[in-house]
Amino acid sequence: MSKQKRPYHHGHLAESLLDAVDEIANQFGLEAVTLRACAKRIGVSPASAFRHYTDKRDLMTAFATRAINQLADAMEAAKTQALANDKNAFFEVGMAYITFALDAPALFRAMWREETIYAQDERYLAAANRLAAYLKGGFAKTIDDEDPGSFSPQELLAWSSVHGLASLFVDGPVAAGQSRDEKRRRAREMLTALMPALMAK
Amino acid sequence: MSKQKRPYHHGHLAESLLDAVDEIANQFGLEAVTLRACAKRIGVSPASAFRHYTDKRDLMTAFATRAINQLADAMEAAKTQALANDKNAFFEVGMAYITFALDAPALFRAMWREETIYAQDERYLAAANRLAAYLKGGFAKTIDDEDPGSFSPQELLAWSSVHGLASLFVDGPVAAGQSRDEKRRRAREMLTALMPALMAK
DNA sequence: TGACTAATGTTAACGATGTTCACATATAAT
DNA sequence: ATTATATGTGAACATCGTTAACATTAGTCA
Repeated sequence: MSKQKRPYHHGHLAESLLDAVDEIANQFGLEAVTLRACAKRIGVSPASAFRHYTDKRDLMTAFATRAINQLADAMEAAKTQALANDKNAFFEVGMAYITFALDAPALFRAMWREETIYAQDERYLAAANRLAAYLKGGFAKTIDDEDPGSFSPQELLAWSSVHGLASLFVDGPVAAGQSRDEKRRRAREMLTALMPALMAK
Repeated sequence: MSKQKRPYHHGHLAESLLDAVDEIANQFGLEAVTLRACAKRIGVSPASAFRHYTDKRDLMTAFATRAINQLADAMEAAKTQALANDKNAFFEVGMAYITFALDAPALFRAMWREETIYAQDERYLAAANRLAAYLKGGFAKTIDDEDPGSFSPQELLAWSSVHGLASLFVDGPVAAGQSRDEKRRRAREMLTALMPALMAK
């Protein structure tokens, strides 16, 4: 029988806590994420979290950072595949963004909860910048980018529409009762409608 | 001196609680909104809220509903004024949307927090529909709307970009350090960049 | 190896929060 | 006037984030 006596020290608590946040958020929603629930899931005492994170907010910041990097990974993969298959890179990157939000709404919410994270955290900002870079890189072939440091109006438009639709799907009343595929279809339509604005001189 | 003995019954508790949420959210952020803090501000016991709202979530739903209606009012005013001055109605309605988010970020957040409100509430949905209608009405002169019941790809694009930029301003890393006027300038630029997509057949 | 130090985890407690229940008081209806 | 209903109160509960004192292990260096 499993007499499995756990060692006093967990070993990877910091990362395991992030996994616990991920699982609880995905299963029961962001509001259900509680330090005590995370600790219990790992089989560790509630107070142990404070050896690795100063705050719950600090933990949520690390979680948001990880989520943004996961989204950025998905976008990077979409871009690579699009370029390999000679498809519109921005289109595919945008779809990856929206699809991520549809498949992991709690993670998507956690990324942008300014009041519950330390939004000026270095690693968080770095992740956000990386995401922004992929977004811009996604349509580097579609619109000409003469200002790589900041966002042109067209780039801001591109990010805003993609982010806005994802937000409206996740937290808004848009396409509320409809299936994932139906929502993705609407997203493709919206992106198609956006193209003329990105092509314009 | 003010011996002001308060009557046992408050009289307008339900609405006063909404005002308290508004004030606390505006001053200290959405996360600071607490039933006890609201009750204290009104000078009433914490338990009294439950005579008017079944839940904190129910209160926040009513608050979100009121906030959406306030935003819709601002949009309606913008549209009316735009039509009177022969300006682009959609442009002005979109700016009203974004400006509202900039001036009352906590209210804007409260509107779209699906996990902390009852998003299927009748009055909430009615307010959201009203807002959507003004958004569509805003550019009724810009794009031709052959399907008034649901959103066309262009209408969805319009809402998404406006909502997305507002969200990125409020909860995202976009234009973080910049002034309100600067942000509104960027918003105007983005809306201008969007126009070709709305004009397209 | 063995002893000291730092890192990591635990237990027990604290104040604050949402919520409930029995009770108090005012308003409305008969 | 009496009664029923609506509205507000006070005390309590479980749960939450957080802290402080203590326990256990890992790392460092004689």
